[in-house]
Amino acid sequence: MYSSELIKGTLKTIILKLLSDSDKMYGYEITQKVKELTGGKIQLTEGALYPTLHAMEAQGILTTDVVNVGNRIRKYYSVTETGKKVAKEKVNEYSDFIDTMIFLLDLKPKMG
Amino acid sequence: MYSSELIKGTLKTIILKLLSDSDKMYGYEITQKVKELTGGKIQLTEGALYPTLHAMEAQGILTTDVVNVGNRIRKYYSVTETGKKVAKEKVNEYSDFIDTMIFLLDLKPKMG
DNA sequence: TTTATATACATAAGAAAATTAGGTATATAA
DNA sequence: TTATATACCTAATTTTCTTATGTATATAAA
Repeated sequence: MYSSELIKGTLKTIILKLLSDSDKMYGYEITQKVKELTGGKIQLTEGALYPTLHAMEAQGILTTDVVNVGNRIRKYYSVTETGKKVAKEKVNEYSDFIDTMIFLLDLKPKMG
Repeated sequence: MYSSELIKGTLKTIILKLLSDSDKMYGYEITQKVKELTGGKIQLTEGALYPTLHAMEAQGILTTDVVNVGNRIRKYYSVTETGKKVAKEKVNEYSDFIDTMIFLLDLKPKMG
């Protein structure tokens, strides 16, 4: 787990990246996917995630599709056409930002 | 200039890296150095910088040396022994975090 | 069987960290 | 003399997050 301040400002970008790569995902699924992909190093909190998803829906970046699974609700989110542009912009901007930080902090990123 | 949310949480790490590499720097000098090194892409605001420097001094991470330059004050900051450890930890943690984000967002960092 | 854990949503109070705006003051270039 | 640069600072507000709490079902363990 990283100190909480590091993760600040990355939530929207992470959401948009995951939702851009999959057709649709629901909130809880996003938290589990991020936890899995990062080996538990990034764990999104629901208190941050849900309000952000609601805000992004209100902004027209995401749309929702509520489904009943047994007796429980599941709220699927997917990226709108507008959202796809925003997603590309956000990821590109973050990529550029990382390059800048690598240079500024003189880091050696390991290649995949 | 990056959208303001991206820079959140990186301020202390940037300060500690710059001060670790130079003997001492004053606040305004830090803002100019970051601006120069990032081609204007990151511009620290004084409202964020000065309170952070004060807090880091109060925590024993930094020490100050006030100097008169003409009729103006200049407050030099330098990293304490404790601060050097914190600096290494912060930079290493951020480096690890960047690797995680590169994987999560499937980015291709350009090598220097 | 009842208790803990996982799934799945949500909001609200408070803290943390920044922005924006304002203040003081000197030096210098237009 | 006016704008810009240097150089410090704080305060109000905003943004973004954490922590806590709430509702409710499903399932595995004790």
